[in-house]
Amino acid sequence: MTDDIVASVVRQWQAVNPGLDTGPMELIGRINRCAALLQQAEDAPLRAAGLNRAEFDLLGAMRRTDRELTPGELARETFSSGAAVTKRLRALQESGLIGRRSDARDRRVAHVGLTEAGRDLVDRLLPEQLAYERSVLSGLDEETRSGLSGQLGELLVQLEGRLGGGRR
Amino acid sequence: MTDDIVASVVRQWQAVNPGLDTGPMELIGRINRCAALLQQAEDAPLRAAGLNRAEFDLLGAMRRTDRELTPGELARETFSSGAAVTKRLRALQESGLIGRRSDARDRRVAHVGLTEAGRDLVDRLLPEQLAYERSVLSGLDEETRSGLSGQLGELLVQLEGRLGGGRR
DNA sequence: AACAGGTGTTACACATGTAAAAGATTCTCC
DNA sequence: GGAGAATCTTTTACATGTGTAACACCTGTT
Repeated sequence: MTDDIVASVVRQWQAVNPGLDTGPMELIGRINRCAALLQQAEDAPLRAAGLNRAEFDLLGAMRRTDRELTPGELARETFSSGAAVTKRLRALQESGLIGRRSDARDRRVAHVGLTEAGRDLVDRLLPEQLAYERSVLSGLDEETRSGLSGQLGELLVQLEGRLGGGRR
Repeated sequence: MTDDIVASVVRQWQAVNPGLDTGPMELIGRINRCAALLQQAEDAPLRAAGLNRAEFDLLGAMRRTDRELTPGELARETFSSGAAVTKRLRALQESGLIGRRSDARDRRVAHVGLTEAGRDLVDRLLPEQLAYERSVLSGLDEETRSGLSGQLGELLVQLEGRLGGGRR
């Protein structure tokens, strides 16, 4: 059984500062490091389609809600700033993946929706992406995977409550 | 028991695309979302000291290895690019937290080390930071925390092997 | 009619990574 | 032994993506 990076960092701290309670570091450090490694790896099929993860998240939000969304809703849905959404929407529109329509009643708001090409792209890409992710996670047995999912869900509920990551 | 965000996203996908195997999404999505929420929150004590997480990681690497490091070693240690390290080192040097010394034998390399002020800052900040992180995680019972740490360690070993996150 | 508030976009600052550059060392082959 | 090539370490230049804050525009209210 070999050590992971966080374990060896923790050992270094213990050597230099014995008695330090490194518990939080072991959990948070591992979450951050896993996220960094996954993000570096997981975008391979997306990149092949000329998208990055943030753009795909936008397309995915439109596909899974199955209706037109406003830029503001998309920002909340993807946890990013309005400005970032504006910029990404422009790129996606230039690629012909989304279209926009302005609201008849309230001319401040815009409604953004997938074009047929955008919808087809998501439907083609998502299974590829999931298959790729499955292969990245294949080193873990099913029990560990579902255990992790469940416990991370628990943590996520706590964090959402505590840190106001609220939705809507 | 309430749902987390990922669970509700998965439910949306299932409604629109029944039979999709969303397993990888449930795990990776939660890891990413936890990391995002934690990073947003976890830097509070650091910010009070005028540092960001990346700069603190640099200082921490020097403190825990307890010796002078070269910029290249620091880049590998903190998993960031050499250019980013150069820029951060300049800022930290201007703050008087680190000092540099050029190698006697090989004039290409520089040796960077903590000043007394830098060392004191880390020793003061790290316990604060860990206490803060402990409070952020306090919603989880000890069993869940250690379970998560262990399983994430397992995942991390897999990812490091698979994705070449090798060290040294 | 003025105003308070909401929505989307633009301007700017900032952090990061990739790639090129600059400086220094080591190797190779004559 | 030495000149040039290859390599290594760090820094600089540039492109990119993001968030904050200011802005323009619109609505509904008083």
